[in-house]
Amino acid sequence: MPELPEVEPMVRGIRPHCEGRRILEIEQCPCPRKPITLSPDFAEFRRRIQGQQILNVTRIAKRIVIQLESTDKIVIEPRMTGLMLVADPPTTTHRRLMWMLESNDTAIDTFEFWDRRGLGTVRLLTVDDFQELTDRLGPDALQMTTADWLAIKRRTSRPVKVALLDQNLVAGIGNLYASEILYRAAVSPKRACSKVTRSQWQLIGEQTLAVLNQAIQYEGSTLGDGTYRNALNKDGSYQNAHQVYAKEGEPCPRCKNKTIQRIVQSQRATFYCSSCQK
DNA sequence: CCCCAGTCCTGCGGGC
DNA sequence: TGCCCGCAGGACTGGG
Repeated sequence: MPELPEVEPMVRGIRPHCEGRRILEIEQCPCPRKPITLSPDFAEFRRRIQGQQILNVTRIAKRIVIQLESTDKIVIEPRMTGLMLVADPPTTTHRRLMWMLESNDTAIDTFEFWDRRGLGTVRLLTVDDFQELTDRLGPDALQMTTADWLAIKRRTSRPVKVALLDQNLVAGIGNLYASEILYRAAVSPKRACSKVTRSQWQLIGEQTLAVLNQAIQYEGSTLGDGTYRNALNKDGSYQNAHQVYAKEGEPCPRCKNKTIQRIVQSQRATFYCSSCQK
């Protein structure tokens, strides 16, 4: 489930093979059923990227951004099961798009977008389209200031866990890391944002940085289903550091008073300790 | 404006 | 052993 800590290693993994190089060709791979969302359509997409030099590869929230010299940007959203790979994919049947680059002695000549479930999207955005996207997103989770967190407190009274998933408020956190961050900040996921105290927001801010940065260092979380892998098709290892996610029934590692509970908020699973998260 | 339920999609695992 | 169904959660949409 690529969230910010999974997308960042994807970016770092393909970057050295892409930056400064020219796109020779792109191929749409035959898909199991429905192709992924691609816009504009393949013919125009191909026409507008072919021959373009890649200036840089960056991340915005949970998306990969490939900057072309034309000023267009390829924006890739892996969503649930999408991967950016420079190595052989887990299966060839779920290949979606392959880019061919001009040859170079030190780097790999192709990279691909692989997506088992096909919920991912690949879009070519103009400067204006991209601006529209950034306007819609809240500040990046790694760039949040105290003022940004307190703005959430003022803006909504939804449960804090639900708010952490709202990309308009803070961009990059998904379901897994929301539970982990609130556990480490010792804040109840059910607490209304308006009732989260200033010092609790401070802790949420600190733990957001701590959890996401450490998860990036560990190259993200690969769960039992093996969904996420880095650009070399290797598992991440932050799952070994999870405190609560998918640990229902296990004793709380901090207070040991209660076991980790699983509840559903806004149709998403939340894991927490009802004893030490206030 | 704010918020929630429903939607897309595939592979896996539990229950029978 | 095989089948069915529910579940996993990214982001968006429609409607209350």
